Amino acid sequence: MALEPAILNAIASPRRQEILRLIWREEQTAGFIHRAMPDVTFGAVSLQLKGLLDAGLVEARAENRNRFYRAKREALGPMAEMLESMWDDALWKLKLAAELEQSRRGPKQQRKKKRK
Amino acid sequence: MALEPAILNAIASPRRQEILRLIWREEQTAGFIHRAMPDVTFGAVSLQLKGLLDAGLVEARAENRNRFYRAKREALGPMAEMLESMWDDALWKLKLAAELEQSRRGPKQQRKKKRK
DNA sequence: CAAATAGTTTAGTTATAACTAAACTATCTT
DNA sequence: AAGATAGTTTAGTTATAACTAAACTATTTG
Repeated sequence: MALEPAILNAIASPRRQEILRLIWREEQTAGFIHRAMPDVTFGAVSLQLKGLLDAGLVEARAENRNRFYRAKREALGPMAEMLESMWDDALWKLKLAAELEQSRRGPKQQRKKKRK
Repeated sequence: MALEPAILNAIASPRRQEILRLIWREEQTAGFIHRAMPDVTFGAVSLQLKGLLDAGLVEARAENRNRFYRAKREALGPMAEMLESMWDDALWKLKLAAELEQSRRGPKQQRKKKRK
């Protein structure tokens, strides 16, 4: 189980990271994944999914017209933990940013009045 | 110690991986690194070193006209082990290839005589 | 079976990363 | 100080990755 360079490359892309995050703990359809990233076309998402599939990082299952994808966490070895910690950290950053935003509005520290 | 996405990106590049490998356990000069990759210019190497430096993955030290670089293994967290295992695996592959090559020449297993 | 839905694939475009050539900085040698 | 050595930086080029638009496959629904 050799941890190919291809894997590193595959998870270095923010787009593919986002996809992996979406299908990390539960399978999702290609359409769901696409709707979660409205800034790109369905085709673009499909191509990235194919990339992840080729790298062996996701599994696909067809059901009716849908294709369900899910992350193969076990294939990522130590990378799995790393990605999770990255996502956790992103959350933390977001929260921090929100708090900063809050304190900017609220009266926590009086701002010097603008003098004309 | 947040394991930024930038780190992933930095070590996904084969060129930068090769550089890290060269300065993994001992510092080396920029020139040494360049001579080890004769297919690119010194400038290209210097730019990659700068990239690694900006990502915080290497340290630099100036001495006279030389600049010594070394990998900051501790900054890579779990990635460090991963890279090492990748390199080990590459070695293993190389050795295997060499053995195969050897057995193709040597008399390990008698080849059927070519009949004219 | 025609139209709709879900997705993939292809061919061409655009954005990004890597690289080159050459100018540049700094240190050392003569 | 002139030349050589070690390296960096800049501006422009080239290679690669990501994306789009549109054609395509397959399944479902009326």
